Amino acid sequence: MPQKFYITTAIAYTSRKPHIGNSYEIVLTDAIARYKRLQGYDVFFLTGTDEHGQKIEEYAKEAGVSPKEYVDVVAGQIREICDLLNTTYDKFIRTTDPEHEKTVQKIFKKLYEQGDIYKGEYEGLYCTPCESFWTQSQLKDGKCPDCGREVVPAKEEAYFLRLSKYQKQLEEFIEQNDNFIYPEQRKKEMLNNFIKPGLQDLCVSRSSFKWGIPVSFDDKHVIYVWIDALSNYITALGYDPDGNSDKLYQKYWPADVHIIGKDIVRFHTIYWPILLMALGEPLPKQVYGHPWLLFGKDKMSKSVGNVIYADDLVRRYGVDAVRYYLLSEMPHAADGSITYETIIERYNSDLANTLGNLVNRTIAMQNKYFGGVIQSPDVSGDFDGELQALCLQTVKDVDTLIGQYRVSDAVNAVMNLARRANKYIDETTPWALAKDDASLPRLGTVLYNLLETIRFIAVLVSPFIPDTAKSIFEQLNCTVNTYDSLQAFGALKQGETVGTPAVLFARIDAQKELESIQKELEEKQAQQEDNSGDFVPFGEEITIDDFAKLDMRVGKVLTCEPVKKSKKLLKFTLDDGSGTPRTIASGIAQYYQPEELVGRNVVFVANLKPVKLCGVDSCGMILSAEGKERPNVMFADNAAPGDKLR
RNA sequence: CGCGGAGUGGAGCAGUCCGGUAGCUCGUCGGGCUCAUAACCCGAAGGUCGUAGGUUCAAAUCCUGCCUCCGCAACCA
Repeated sequence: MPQKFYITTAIAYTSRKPHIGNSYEIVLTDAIARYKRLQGYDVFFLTGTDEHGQKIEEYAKEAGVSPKEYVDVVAGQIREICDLLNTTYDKFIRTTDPEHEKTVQKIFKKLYEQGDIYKGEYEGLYCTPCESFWTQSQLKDGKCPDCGREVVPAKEEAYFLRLSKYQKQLEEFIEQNDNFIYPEQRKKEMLNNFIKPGLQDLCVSRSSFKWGIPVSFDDKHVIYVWIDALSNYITALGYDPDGNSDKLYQKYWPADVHIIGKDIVRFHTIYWPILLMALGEPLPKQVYGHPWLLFGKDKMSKSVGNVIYADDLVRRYGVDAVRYYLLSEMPHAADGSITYETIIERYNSDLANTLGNLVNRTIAMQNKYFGGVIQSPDVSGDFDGELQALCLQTVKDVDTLIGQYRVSDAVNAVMNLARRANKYIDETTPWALAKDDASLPRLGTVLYNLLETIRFIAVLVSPFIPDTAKSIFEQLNCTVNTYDSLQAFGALKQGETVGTPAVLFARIDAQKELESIQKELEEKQAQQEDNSGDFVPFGEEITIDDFAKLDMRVGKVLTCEPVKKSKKLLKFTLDDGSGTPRTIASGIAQYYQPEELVGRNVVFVANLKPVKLCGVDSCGMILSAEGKERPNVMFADNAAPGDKLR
């Protein structure tokens, strides 16, 4: 019986078409899944989409379609990208699948009945017209981020999951299972920031929007993202809280690893395990929080215009080149970076020069010197042993590295073998051996060693660049592609005839390519400008009376100092004309030195409700213009402290 | 003093646990070869291993202070 291996990605949120950074996860997971299958594991690989929530409800409204219609489109796009990237998921779950919805309702009900979920009150800031709760940090200028109107403290009935009850149990589990949270760094973050200070019970229902799975016994509420989305890992396998779980569930759960982005480590290592503990189910063995792929040094963002999509890259370079880039360039703990320059560089140096050319020159020589017929490796010589040993060593290294999710290092280990093989050609000089009939047997051996090394490489890269591996096997005219065949050097059959050489990766002219990309970008931008030229909304229209509510005044900065506990805050005392100094905190510490502000006149909002920020009582707000790079404080040095603006 | 990570030739990284005078990929320059996709192979230039001290026969590696960057948390009135 082969050992089972259950691996999952996070389910993708169906709000927008995903960019290449979002696609990294599925490729990484696919590489691991393929590798495990190659080794003979019985793998189940799950991916899918998270389709509920307020955001989607809003996007659908904007687009003038129903939420279901909206998510059908985006889920379709996401699935297309997964397929385009040649990923071999066994199931694609959608949180709108009826089976999933039914099970989630059952889970919720069970937890409610056993007392792990209870009805309580959610306290927050409520915007009545929008029917929405907001947290302090979501507010914009103290008001509803959606409509800009006042929010009021309010209470609402909601369901809560008792995290506190399981805190101790979770802490012990994490400490006893060293590899549960990986890499180590994330484990410390979770333990120190959340678990040890004490867990607050989690609000697991919402009544402020409708697009979600209804609570079966209380239809005012929908189940909030945590229980809905996280449960996908078990509902996909046919889990049933009443004890009639599907065979699939019994076979594959618990997951061997959840591959997720570092931003959602908290949900997967705190909420999810507790949910499972409450259900009495085993916990996943490992959660790997992978880093992000950045564009150069910046986060990819549509508004900045630096978004790269998988389909554009695949169109230009092919699936395997894109997969190769993602897998080889991403470090296992720190964020990775993508630029067109580095893609082209990697493509040319690794795929075209090192790997492609090695295969090409070897197959060409086999054809040229022996009519393609593979000779028997009878005449060993210098350098053979070293090459063969490296083949076997690389198999071991790759296994160790994949086990630690150091996929880029694993990819590089294989590439190293290709480099060694290229060197072997120069060391053995086949073209010189070909000149003398007496050395033909040696030549046959040299080429055999090369072909066999290439076979090793093809098997080892097959999880990463499967189409390329296939193409290499075709050129070798060889079908021995099992992991077992890498136990010893020499599985390649002699007497068979290799195929004709074909170029695996054509070299890219970097300069021309970059010019072409630049041109395409400019065309796209021009198009966008055409489309967006009509009307830019500047926010809600207000009356003069609304404006009069704002009391904006000039204040002279008396003192200014950084707030110790904060990176962003500066604490000001202002002469506001009243005779009593006023304290205001402002989040501009990264952009201004206190010295350059003292003595200057600034503009501030004088009638804003005071609030405590990192221990500072802040009475007002200093105005700045929100520039692209940094905020610019509005100075008013020609006015006097206390002057009112209008 | 919130928790944690990192600073190594032009770029990206390894080496740090278990001290012994730096290694890989890319780039630059020179050479070699001709089987091959102007590719491949060899060689060279280029680093006071963030900084200041300390321990030691010996420190990138151990200890202490400081500086800078990053992640998480908090927070941007």
